[in-house]
Amino acid sequence: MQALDESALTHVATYFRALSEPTRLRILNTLRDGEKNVSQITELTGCGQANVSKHLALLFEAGLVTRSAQGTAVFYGIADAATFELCDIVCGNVARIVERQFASANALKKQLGKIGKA
Amino acid sequence: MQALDESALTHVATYFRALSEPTRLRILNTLRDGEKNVSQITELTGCGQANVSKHLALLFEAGLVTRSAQGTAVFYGIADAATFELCDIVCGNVARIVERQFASANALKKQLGKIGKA
DNA sequence: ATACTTTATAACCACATAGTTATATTGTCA
DNA sequence: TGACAATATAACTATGTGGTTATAAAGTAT
Repeated sequence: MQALDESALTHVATYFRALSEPTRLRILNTLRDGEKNVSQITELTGCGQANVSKHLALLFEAGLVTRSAQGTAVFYGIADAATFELCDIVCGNVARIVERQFASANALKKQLGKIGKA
Repeated sequence: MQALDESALTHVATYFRALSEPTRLRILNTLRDGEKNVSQITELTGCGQANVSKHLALLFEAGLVTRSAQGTAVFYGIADAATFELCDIVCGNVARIVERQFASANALKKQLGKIGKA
């Protein structure tokens, strides 16, 4: 992110946006072990078919998944292995954040406890 | 992202969401070379002060920035160096995606050219 | 051709959110 | 204390979007 011009900035934001929905993360998760068609993804996620199609269209637009038709079925797959590498880093970051927030919540609790006794 | 339970999933989504706005990326970018207060960030980004405060509040909630008051000023800083590591990876991914989309756009153009001649 | 399957899309609703304006809050200094 | 500076927040508007339902489009099989 060194000296990002406006165009690159919106591209990066769009990329992050694609990953900012639980449902889309669930969908991507189902593709970890290979391509799947819409029916399979719908089945695995438990979401509505129309909803899944919309999310897949967005992920495809953002360049995160590949698309290939076979008969009436359409198979989607992870476009870039780096996607999961990214998610793993985020998991690490999130873990640290949650830990930090947990610690400060405890500190606050301790403070409130003192006040309560005073 | 291996076997993410629902709670972790929403946390990860929230983290990505925080990075999914160009304005917030601009704000984070101004913090690359150290902490800054709201006035400085407002000045550097050219955004309205209220808007900057709102975005900073969101980034703080998400655990991406630190906050420390000094007098009436409030200084914000990057909470985790991994944030930029992440952005750099995304920049790489985005570059590949744009390149791929550029290539397929060219291929399409070529096809259309052929049809045009036919 | 007809019925069926699979996927995409349009229409809609409810809700979230980016940005602005005005104002409240808090600390500093004369 | 009173004026001033820095930040946060409430109110509001406009826009985007997640989810659903219904339907269109395209391929397959009888």
